[in-house]
Amino acid sequence: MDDIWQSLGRERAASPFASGCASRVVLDHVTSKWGVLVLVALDEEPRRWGELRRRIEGISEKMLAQTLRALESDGFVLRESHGTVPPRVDYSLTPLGRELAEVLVPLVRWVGDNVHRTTVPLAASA
Amino acid sequence: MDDIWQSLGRERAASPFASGCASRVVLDHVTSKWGVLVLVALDEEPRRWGELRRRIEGISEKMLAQTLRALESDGFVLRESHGTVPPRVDYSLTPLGRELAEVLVPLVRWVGDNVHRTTVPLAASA
DNA sequence: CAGTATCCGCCATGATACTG
DNA sequence: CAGTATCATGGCGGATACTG
Repeated sequence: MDDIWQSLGRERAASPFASGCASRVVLDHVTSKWGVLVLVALDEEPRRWGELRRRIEGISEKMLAQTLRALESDGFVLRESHGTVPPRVDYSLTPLGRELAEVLVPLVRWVGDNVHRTTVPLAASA
Repeated sequence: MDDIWQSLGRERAASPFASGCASRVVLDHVTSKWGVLVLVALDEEPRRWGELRRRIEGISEKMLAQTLRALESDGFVLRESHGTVPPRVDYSLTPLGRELAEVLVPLVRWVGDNVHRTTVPLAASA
């Protein structure tokens, strides 16, 4: 086998190429349409629900809630609800989430910096 | 505004937080369920159609074709068809694709290495 | 303010069959 | 071998209304 995910003494590493692997689930959450943006937005700074909604243009309430719950369940996002009225809820990255952001942000940044070099039709309009 | 994608002299950078931005399109291709795996598989080494299909467990022919066409159209993947019979087609990363892989592979690798630290139910079975 | 509940369309995805 | 064509489905995702 030539699976670099198994070789080189990385026995603990899970291979996303295997169909049943849990890393695919996490990868799907992390790289989901909105997951990426939520993680990056929270890496910029902790934010409240409404702030997130405004920061991430076009996200619906449903998808924001759904994405936040998935990322919280994975252990990447921390949800802090102050029991006040009116309600106030703060979202931030956990230490694990911050580690993830260290490798995710460079990707998002690279794409942002290099769209104009791709041959996506829309990219020309930059 | 506190948009790090606009500040710090990065005027050419596109912000994926803006709903109409082309970087979202590219980001969606790159972070799509199968897009990630295809790019990483091709970063390991150039591969033929059938090799890709076998490397990426669970991908259907339709999705492989569709994903490859999207990534080729973006300029990340090079398709080389030798006009032989039976047909032989090689896929590889373009220079741009290789640059992308430099930031994408660390992400995939991190997830693979750290699934066991997440709280995904399935992850415990590792 | 910070969500949940509900309805619904549509398209992404997958299975199958077929072809040069 | 390397695809394309076709069809069926389910769930992703959006819009709207409602609540503590």
